[in-house]
Amino acid sequence: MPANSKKHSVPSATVPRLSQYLRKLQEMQARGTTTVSSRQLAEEVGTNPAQIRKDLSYFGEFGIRGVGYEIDHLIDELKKCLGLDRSWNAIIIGSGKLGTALARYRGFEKQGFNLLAMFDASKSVIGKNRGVGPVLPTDQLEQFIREHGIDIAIVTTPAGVAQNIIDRAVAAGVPSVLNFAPIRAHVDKPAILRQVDLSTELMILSFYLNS
Amino acid sequence: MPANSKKHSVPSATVPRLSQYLRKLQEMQARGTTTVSSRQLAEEVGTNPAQIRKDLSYFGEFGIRGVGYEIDHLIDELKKCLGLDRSWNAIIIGSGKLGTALARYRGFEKQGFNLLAMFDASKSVIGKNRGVGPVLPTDQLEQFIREHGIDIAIVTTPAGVAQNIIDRAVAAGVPSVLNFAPIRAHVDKPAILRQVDLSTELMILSFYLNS
DNA sequence: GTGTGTGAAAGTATTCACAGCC
DNA sequence: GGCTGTGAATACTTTCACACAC
Repeated sequence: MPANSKKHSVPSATVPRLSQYLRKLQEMQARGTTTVSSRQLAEEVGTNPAQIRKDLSYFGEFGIRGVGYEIDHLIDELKKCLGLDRSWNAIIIGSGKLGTALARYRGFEKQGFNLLAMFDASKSVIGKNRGVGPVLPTDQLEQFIREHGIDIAIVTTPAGVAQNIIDRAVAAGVPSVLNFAPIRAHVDKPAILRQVDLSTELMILSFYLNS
Repeated sequence: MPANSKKHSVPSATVPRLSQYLRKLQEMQARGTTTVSSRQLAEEVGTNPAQIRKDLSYFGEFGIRGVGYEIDHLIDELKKCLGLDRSWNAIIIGSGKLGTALARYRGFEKQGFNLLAMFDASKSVIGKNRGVGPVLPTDQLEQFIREHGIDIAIVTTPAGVAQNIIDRAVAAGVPSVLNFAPIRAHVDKPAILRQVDLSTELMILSFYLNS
């Protein structure tokens, strides 16, 4: 069976785990390890060996019975599973503290994410270097998206303008949005949205602290 | 049956949804709405009415049959469910761009989270105002935690020192950690850990973009 | 009539346990 | 012997559908 052939039925809970496996494997690779068993990897990431084998089984057979997984090979396969065997074009909209902090994160390029530009509405930061070439004015958002084929818009604007900016980005053809602004945003159907939300995270901690 | 009495068996998937319900209800309250049905709320947050009723049923009976929910009352009950009927003491460790961005977020206090201090290892920022009173040196971390009864440590340090800082905070008695540093951290058993991870979020988007 | 609260059913996800291969 | 890959079993979550209260 060809690897990567069953993507239609991958449980959504599997996807974030794959990224953890990948990260841990890259760490092990950097330490010079060449082989790993599902048991060892499970211990490292804090899960059950069967979980790892099941997760991988949705994509193919990557191990050797009686031996385990060859790390270099498994990393390659996981990258294919996650769509990291190609590169993706991203922009950050909102060049405040948060946007700048994200732009400075070294690890974008390492996994094949090209941060092409930052956008900001405030005249005073236009043209300034915030870690990824000059900051562009928001008026140029649609044109830039269309000209560069942007895959991911990372939104770090103030709450008040976030939904409007997201609508504009999606209308201009951006197929996925990662929203850090403190609102519950929504996008129309074919687009993909993920939210990172400090307030929700704090409330979850509060719940479990209170139990 | 007393509200809030069944917390032992609340599905973990329910907890983040409660925080969304609460946010949406607060929005509606601000708009002057006084009553809402599970159907209306479900439409607003993009879920199923039965889901909302089931989620609430883990905590008690908050609605009126044939009518719906009285918004003021439901907000109060949800706050109790989430442990937001009291206040929590938080600190931010790491006063870089990200830490400062989080500190400036107005919405901490609004939900009962008191941000008591920021910590940083770098001498150059000690004492500077980053939005929450002066930044303190990391040497004072343990003493401050013990003296002020810190409930939540928000970690925005560089990757290299994050695990060590988390270990120190937990050892000093912090029962919960929200980690923004780009590593997969771990904490010893009774402590609670949540991770916010740009790299994982990007990989999840990559996976679905690729499908 | 309307809409909640909740058992029961359907749908997902995780874990077990073992056949099969190294 | 050791470890993978996977059907079967278990556990968990969501959705349905209806008795009951307003």
